[in-house]
Amino acid sequence: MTNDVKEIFGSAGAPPAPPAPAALAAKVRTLAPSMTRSMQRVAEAVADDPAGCAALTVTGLAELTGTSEATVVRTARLLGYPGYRDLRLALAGLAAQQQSGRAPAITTDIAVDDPIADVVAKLAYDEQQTLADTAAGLDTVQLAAAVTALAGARRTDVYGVGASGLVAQDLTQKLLRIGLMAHAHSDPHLAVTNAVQLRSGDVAIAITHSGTTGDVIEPLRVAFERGATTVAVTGRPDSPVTQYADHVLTTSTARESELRPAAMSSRTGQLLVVDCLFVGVAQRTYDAAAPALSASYEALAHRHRAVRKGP
Amino acid sequence: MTNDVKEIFGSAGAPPAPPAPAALAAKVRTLAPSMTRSMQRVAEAVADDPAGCAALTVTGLAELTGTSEATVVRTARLLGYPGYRDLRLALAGLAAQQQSGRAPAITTDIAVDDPIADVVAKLAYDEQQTLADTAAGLDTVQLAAAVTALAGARRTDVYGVGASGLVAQDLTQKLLRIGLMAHAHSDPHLAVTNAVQLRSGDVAIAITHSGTTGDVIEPLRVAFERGATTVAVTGRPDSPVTQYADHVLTTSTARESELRPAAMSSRTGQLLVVDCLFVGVAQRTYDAAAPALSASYEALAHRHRAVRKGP
DNA sequence: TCACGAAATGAAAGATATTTTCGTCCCGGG
DNA sequence: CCCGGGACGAAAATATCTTTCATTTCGTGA
Repeated sequence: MTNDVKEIFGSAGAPPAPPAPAALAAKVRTLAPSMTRSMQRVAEAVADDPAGCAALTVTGLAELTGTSEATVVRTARLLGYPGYRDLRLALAGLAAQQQSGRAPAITTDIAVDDPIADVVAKLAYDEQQTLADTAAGLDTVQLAAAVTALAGARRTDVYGVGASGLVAQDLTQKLLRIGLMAHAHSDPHLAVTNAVQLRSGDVAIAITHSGTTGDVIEPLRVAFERGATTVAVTGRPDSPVTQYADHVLTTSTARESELRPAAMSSRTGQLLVVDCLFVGVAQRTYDAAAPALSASYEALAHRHRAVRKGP
Repeated sequence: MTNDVKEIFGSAGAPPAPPAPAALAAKVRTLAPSMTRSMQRVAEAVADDPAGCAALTVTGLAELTGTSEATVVRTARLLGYPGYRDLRLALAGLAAQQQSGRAPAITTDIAVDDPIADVVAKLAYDEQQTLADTAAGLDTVQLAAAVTALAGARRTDVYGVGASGLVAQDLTQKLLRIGLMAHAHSDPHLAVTNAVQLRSGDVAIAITHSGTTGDVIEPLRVAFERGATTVAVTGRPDSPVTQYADHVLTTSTARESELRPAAMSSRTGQLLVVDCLFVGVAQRTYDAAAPALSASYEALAHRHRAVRKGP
């Protein structure tokens, strides 16, 4: 038996029976009857806990099952592998698959007593979801229009308070780096005061997740009435802010809860929109943007120390 | 089981590097810059074709990459494994995951003439990737330690300049909302001036993707020497900033290019880490944090108009 | 440009792990 | 009671991995 299998493998190269990828448990069941007692013990241990066995050497597994190295190797052969080394590799693969298969089950909310590893997984999953949703729901026509307006703007004002204020600043930083005149306002009074200066050809962008933040709506309204092109980045396309927006860019809203306030997931979507705006504008104004980007990079170089390579 | 091993590693006082399950590609990217040429060749081969490399012995991989066995082992060590044997095992696992996961790699870069819809898709995909990599590569032991320090801190200072400055502010905003004393510094002089005030029991957090930003390292160093608990959030775990960090939280680095500067992808990972810190602290101090969160929400209510439902 | 020292690298020795060999032991039948 | 056949494990043989150390390479400063 064993010899036959071996010879087939040897002569034909290996194509006839590629070693089991994930069907190992089945194989164990199938072959168990034709195994000797000690080999059954080994096979059982392997099928029972692939991950654990993958961490063991031949000697380790032999001891665990109360058998000898030779028996372990024989079992590996019977299961269709050239030797224990390869069985072990397959085992590691199997373990990884099982591991990853369980992953998507983390759709539950974050609880107060969740271990930190779960918190990381859940937050990452949620933010990924937010990105996917936002990307899927983004109106590319509106986006393109906003990009066009930005690329040709004499001046751009961005309004945002609280968490959205940081997004506004992020957009501003980026636009400045490619040579556009942009300014972020988080002070509502100054925002309005400045909005009065805007006129046709300028751009005003309001960032608010709820779409109801008065401190942000007000300057946008002023800009709108002054004839500037206005853009709203909001999670609520039917909210008040859109009244004064020529272009509305919608961000997705993930579930929120006590431990996961709005600021967290909305910010992720907003930043994606901001990045899209930036890249879009950089594309349109590439000839000017590319050198500007390099220049700003080099200007900062001396602020960084050389990285030490060694330990 | 892999988890068991990992946890044992973590709790047993082997903090440096718990083996990576699937975060290998991320780890390669993170560590590649600090590798020597030959080691980079090995790492690249490994990241490029996990399945193929898993089938090779040390000697085989050495020949394939035109290096020596010693170099291969060194690379395995750098990636966080005890030796090549274990790297190989992880590789087999990774290969199995990829196989089952059918990873649809839209690895193309953003081009100047990409239509806007492609830009959105690529950016979203990239940021999702960054999130996944960062989550996978985050050392939960370090994270838990940082959370503990934050939860019990008398005062917390956060340093960050440029794009990281916004992340620092984001963290600060969040911590303030649950009643912690936190302050973000983007002015290097003031940061150092304030760092001098720190003492044991306080926490200082430096956020820098490159890990080489002097303006951020300096205040962290001062805080470190004053006896404060120091945390570094960086994409380069071997960079200078980690010299003065009690706890290092590593963010993943996605590919970057002309139209996609470092600030964009690094920020995504940094924000995930910040969110994890926040939720972790909120969990620990739940009794105080929950009412504080509600209170801050209600205090803002009058700043929002009612949402109009109709057209 | 050259010399110097530190880091990188590979050849080979040394240590482990795996595979093979071979003899013992156990079991059922004559 | 003795014998044949296979299961089984100890230990030798081999393959693989790890460490050591001398050599080479590279960057640095004079």
